[in-house]
Amino acid sequence: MVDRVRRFNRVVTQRVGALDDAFLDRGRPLGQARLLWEIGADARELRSLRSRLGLDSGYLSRMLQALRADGLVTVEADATDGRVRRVRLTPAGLAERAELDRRADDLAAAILHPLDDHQRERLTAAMGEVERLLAASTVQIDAADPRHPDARHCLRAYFAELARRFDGGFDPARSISAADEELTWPAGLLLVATLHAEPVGCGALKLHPDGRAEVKRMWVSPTVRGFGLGRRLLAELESRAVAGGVHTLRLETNRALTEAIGLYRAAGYRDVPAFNDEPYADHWFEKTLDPTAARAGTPDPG
Amino acid sequence: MVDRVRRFNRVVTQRVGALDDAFLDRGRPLGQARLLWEIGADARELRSLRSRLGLDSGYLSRMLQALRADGLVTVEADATDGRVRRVRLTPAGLAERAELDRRADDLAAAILHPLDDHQRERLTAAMGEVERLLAASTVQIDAADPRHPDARHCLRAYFAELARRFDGGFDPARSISAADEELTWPAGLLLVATLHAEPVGCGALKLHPDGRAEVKRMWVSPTVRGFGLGRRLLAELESRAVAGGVHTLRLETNRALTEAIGLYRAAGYRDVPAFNDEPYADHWFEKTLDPTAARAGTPDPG
DNA sequence: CCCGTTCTCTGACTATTGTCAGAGGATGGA
DNA sequence: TCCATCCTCTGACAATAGTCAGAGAACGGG
Repeated sequence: MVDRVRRFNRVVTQRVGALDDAFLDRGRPLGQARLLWEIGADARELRSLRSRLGLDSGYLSRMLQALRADGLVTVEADATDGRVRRVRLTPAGLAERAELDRRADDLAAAILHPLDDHQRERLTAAMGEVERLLAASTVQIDAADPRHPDARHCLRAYFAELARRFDGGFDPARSISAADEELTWPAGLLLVATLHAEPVGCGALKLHPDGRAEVKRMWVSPTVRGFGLGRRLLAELESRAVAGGVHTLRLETNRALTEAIGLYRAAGYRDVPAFNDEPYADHWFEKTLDPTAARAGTPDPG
Repeated sequence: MVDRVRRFNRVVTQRVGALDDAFLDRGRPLGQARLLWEIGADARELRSLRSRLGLDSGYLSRMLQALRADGLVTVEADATDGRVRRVRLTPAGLAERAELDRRADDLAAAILHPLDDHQRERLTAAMGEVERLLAASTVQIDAADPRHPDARHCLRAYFAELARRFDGGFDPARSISAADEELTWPAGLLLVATLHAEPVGCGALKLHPDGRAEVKRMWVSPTVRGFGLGRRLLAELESRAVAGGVHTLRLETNRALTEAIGLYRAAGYRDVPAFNDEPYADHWFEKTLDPTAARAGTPDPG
């Protein structure tokens, strides 16, 4: 399988690398062309460009100077924070970007052209599959402070989804608590999944002194549904629980969350009688953890 | 579909580009690392490296100097042609290459790791499909002089395959001629298909003054079977024939060449009575060309 | 054995890419 | 109001990447 991946890498980089040549044909350094491309139609903060393209701040500054000298961009201070600067394409810059866009289209069309209809369909279908699964494998899971903006975003989205899906809505105040302190080690744990630095899912543990722990706050963004992220989050929670000395995991859930219920059953959780009085719960689950299943975890996918 | 291809390009380059970083971690410029990698286990001619990596001759020379200074390669003159120089990895160079190899493996493994078994299988299958179809779309078809080495290679392979597959072998001298002059414009035409500058297929036309032409020398290398190359070669021959004023194409073939027979039938050729006395032929085909089907051809796939 | 060609190497460049330290304005909280 | 921090820009570099012309050895056909 590794060989398959590596052969794929070789073939694809070669073919896709042609895009660089197409960009270079415009007589501009590749770095500048990519920057122009990345700015896009709307004004963009320099710091976001820097992190996206991984550029040194001095380097970016000078490249923008060059683009500005060519009349392709303007740079002005942000309205609300004078330290932040924003870059925007001029009409000439937009035209240039449209030209780069056209070239990228041409390249894609040239790849499809020699193939017949059936081959084109198979190719684009396979590309979609690769793209999707590569994205799935790029999702990173890390422990996070519940007060971190990414964590906050996930928890807000989680509550919003419950409110939308439960009959009669959802009021966090009526539900059993899982406050910030309860999700902070060693009382508990919050995992946040990110894709390209965007939060796309979370899951939490609330540890009890008797060697039991509760799974809480399991949420997966609709943008990554089908990536198997729920399964990964749960597995990661379990291995971290084992590492923390937990022998039994428990959780409760609402009947509206059908895919979650399926996930828990598939992961070996068994239905048990209600072990708490959570008003929003319809199902209670429990799983005895294998203490030898140490934390194989999710290493940095590179 | 074009959008699909472009989104694929974006996702994949990002993920696969990580290989460069892994290579750079060895403290060597990327160009040198790639060169080291490309040399491989056996001695390699400099000119082949140059064309493969698209390098300037001076640039290559200097990079090899640097690698030689590090004790990773040796360069010596070719035994038979003193102008040609060959580079070979030293034991230290082989070790370094093995390390790069290991890093590439790690990267591939890191891509697979976060996925479950089912996802891994789907990913590698889709990668295989993409790789295969991208290769198919990379095959280039051009008119060639029958005396060109690539053309010679194809014709030799064609005869060898006939000799192998026909009951009782094949002797070109007994067959109806299609000499070099007969396959040179305006008497005729030879198309050669290449993949990464390697000849992988051919097809020819022999024009007759009555507006008829014969299809000859249709051959596709086993390495690219299933790429739809036969179909492409035939279509290209047809459009060039139309451009040359031909209204009817004819061809004869042997019953052993079942896939060719299927190709002709699928392309609209109909069985006709024998129109010549080719001793190796079992089937004779004919197709009336649509004079409005001008040469849409195969543009440079980039 | 001559001569045009092929192949590589060297010298002499230029351009791009990238890094680092520090200046200086703007912000937000103590 | 002060100070640490954030963000960007400038200066000063350094290394990599890439180009071009021409020298010089080796070859191959007439």
